[in-house]
Amino acid sequence: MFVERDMALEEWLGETSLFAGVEGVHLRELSGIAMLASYKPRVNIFSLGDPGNGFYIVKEGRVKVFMLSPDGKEQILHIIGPGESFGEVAVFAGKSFPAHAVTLDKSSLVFLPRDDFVALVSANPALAFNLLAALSQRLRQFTLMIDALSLKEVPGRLAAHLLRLSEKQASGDRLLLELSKTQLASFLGTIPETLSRILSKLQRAGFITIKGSEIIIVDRRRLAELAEAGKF
Amino acid sequence: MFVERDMALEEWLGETSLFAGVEGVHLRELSGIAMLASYKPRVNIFSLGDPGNGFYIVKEGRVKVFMLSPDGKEQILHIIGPGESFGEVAVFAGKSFPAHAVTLDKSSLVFLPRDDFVALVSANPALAFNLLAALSQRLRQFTLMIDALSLKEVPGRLAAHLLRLSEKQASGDRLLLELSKTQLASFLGTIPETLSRILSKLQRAGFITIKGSEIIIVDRRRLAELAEAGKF
DNA sequence: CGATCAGTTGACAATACTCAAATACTGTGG
DNA sequence: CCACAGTATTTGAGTATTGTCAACTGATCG
Repeated sequence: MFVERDMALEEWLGETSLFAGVEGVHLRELSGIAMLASYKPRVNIFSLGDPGNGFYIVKEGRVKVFMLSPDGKEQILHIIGPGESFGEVAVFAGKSFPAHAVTLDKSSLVFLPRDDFVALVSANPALAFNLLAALSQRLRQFTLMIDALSLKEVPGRLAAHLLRLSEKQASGDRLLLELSKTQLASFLGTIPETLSRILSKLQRAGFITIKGSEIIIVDRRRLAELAEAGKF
Repeated sequence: MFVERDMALEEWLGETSLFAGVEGVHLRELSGIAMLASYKPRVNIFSLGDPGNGFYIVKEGRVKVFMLSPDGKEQILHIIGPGESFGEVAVFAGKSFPAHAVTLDKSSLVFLPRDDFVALVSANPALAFNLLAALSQRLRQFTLMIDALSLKEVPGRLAAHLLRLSEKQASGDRLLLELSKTQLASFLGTIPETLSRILSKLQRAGFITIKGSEIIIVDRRRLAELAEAGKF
């Protein structure tokens, strides 16, 4: 977890969704308070209840944010990729972290300490607006996620997820599950056995073709119907 | 839907969670752009996809915010009570409303038009901080909600809900379901039949006593265990 | 090359949903 | 204030989906 300071950081921050459109001066200030650190895969960043002394932006790698039920089962809330941030909630709500976070890959993360950051934002309404928009966006995603989770049946949730992935990756009908199937099961709020069965069922029914971690959408229209109706 | 202007509004806004701690001058400005309107019960406020030209604060009554699945089943996202706001996400994300909203009771709502409001906030970073904290708080609640929904079994979700209600109402072991049982079922992501059966099961098992819409918690410890473990 | 872990498959149990029908409530018009 | 219509709630019977437990395969990594 080696900490360094980096000149190119300034420029990179400006490409981040949180700080897109922020003026150069303020980017410089931001990079002045930022701390860059490297992490190995599967390393804990923070746990539920830890004091929120600042928040993070992913520079490289991926971070998993999740809740843990008492019997150890996890529900994944987000997978955070490069340019995305996590942990801001604790900073603004003035409370502790509401979830757990660990790296999935070898990663480098930018840390922004709470007090310094709050001081910066107080002086810059434009910065505040970026943040408001980003939080609103996230809230909107959660709305969709709650909606998806209440599609009670797993096939519907899976279909919706595959379509979102396909759109995001924009590589035609070919897509990559970006998680292990076990992790994906957790993300969809189910277990690996069930996911496995449903994937093969969708393949048998001619919706998709499975090649390991790569999926080919064969019948997009029926997949979309499934995602809409929520049941098979 | 009669619109009026109100002097006491200014003072009331300051007691709102969104604007707590805001200085008098700014409260005056806020009340200057605010529009107060009355609604009958079960009236539509906005629907998913409507343009977000502003947002609302509940002055009296309650508003239900929900998603609708294609076959007409609803998943309640929030019940908004006096002093709470809804619809801000559309304002800051610069997009349309991500859900539906209807009044549950006879209600009066304060409407804050987007453009005027954005202008005010731009001039006042302090105002922005209140908003950031409020949105963060909401995000935190959604985190908990997603966690609760993924406690797949209904008894666990119900137990957790009863305990939250009891805490919120702070009237010892006696609590009021603040929704019809049908609405509560939807909020918990299930159907009335299932809720009914589980309520009587909890009563038979000596966890609670049911008197119509009033519940008495008989064995708080076991109820808490149920909420923790998520299964009966 | 053995150990560990992800993924798959089968048998079974449990939970929750659907459909149907009976009963209790609510509000309204007369 | 009462009767009626329209809801809400409850209960029953059957079905479906998903979770649990267990065993097996295959890949990966020391």
